[in-house]
Amino acid sequence: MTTEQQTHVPTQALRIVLVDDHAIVRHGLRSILERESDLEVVGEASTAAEAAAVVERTRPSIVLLDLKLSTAADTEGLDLCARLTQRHPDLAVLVLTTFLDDSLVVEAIQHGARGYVVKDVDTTELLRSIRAVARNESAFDSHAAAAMVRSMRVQPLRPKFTERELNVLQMLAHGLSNREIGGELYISETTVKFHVRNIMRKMDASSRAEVVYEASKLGVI
Amino acid sequence: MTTEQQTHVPTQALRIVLVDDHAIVRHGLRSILERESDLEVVGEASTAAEAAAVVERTRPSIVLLDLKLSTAADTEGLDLCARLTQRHPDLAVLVLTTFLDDSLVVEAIQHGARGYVVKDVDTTELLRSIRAVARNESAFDSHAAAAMVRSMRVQPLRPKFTERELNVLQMLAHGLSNREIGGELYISETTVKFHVRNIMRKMDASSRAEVVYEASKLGVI
DNA sequence: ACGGCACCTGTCCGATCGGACAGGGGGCGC
DNA sequence: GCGCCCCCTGTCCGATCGGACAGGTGCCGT
Repeated sequence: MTTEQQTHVPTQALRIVLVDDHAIVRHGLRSILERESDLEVVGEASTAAEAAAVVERTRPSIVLLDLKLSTAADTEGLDLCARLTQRHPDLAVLVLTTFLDDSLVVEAIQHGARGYVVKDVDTTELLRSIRAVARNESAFDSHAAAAMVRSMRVQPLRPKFTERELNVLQMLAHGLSNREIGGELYISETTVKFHVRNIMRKMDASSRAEVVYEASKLGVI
Repeated sequence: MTTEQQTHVPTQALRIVLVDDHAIVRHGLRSILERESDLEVVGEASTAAEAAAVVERTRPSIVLLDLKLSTAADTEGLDLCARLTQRHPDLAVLVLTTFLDDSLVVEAIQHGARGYVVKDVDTTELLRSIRAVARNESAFDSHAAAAMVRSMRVQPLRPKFTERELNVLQMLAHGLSNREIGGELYISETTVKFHVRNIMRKMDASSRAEVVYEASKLGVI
């Protein structure tokens, strides 16, 4: 909104560290940011460990963080985010990631991120977001904001299953019949039906096929 | 293997067009490529339509293509790939995408791509791949190559469905019953069963739940 | 000791599904 | 025209599923 109010050069350039496992992306970001007189890229990192070290050394005011470090889980990026913001409460972490994942937006915030933008925002929007988080504000692009709203509302997400139900759900999701599941778990077909009915009730589904569909949405498969 | 044999400067710089919906990525690529004396970025595009026009105008020898254009399906990028390679048989399309999707590797090749690398390869590997496809060779990073091997073996991958079967498969995958599907498509329940049986036969599945499972693996959902 | 919970089992029944018949219609290539 | 394929429809039947009964066991916390 008031992006143009700071026409004066700030006391000092904003010191930025880039964390992304893609060298290409780091290059692109650097070339964009270094055109701005009030921004300065003081470090890069491609892994969580490296990032922690670089931040420790360069003491930036902003970290641009891609949560999808390595091919592994998002946990690594989220953990890094939490560690950085705990050790440096003034540090502004702006998550800059490729795809929009509703649950990831929420988790990022819970882990201390101050903003979340996807990489296909245009350049000016990115710069605006950077300056916003530097001012202790928050920054979300429209998609991420929408994801937040979605995540806020609905949630009885993943309605708590018992141990046994999770077993059954797994096999159910793989297309096994009640009889087959019973064979695998050494329980009677009747018992399987008992669990399946409870799963369907909790998922508000009305057929095993729908259960498989919901399971695939929830990433159970 | 023989990457160093062309120490002489080629007759002319390789003309390259970048196609990626992320401005950041285009920037990064451009800054990397323009450091090389034998490479020249002659155009950029962020959409399929734009890409077709830019290629028509600039006549590059290489297109670096991100298949995931927009948030939509991969179809757009694949279609573009097919169109480009059909109209310009000498054009080398190198797919440069973020994530590795086994089936996408195969489809990219079937749609005329000459190489497939994921964005987290290092810079030298990317340059090597670009020069390889320019020489009419192929280029796959190790992950993509592994994906190809995987895809080669087992596969009667995605066994060719008819139009109608794809409709039914969609709804099947969302957990609808035969009756409901019939209602949606304005056909009788019997006909739905006819299609469902054909789908199950083609997928080698023995229940609709298994179909949903397979569909989720194939990314139909 | 008692209630609560997760887990297990059975019977009975109507609805749905999976599969095998046996057809008819339209489009397309040879 | 003829064959081929896709699409549509019906009937009949056994298997499975979805759901409603009515139970029994063992663990845990109060």
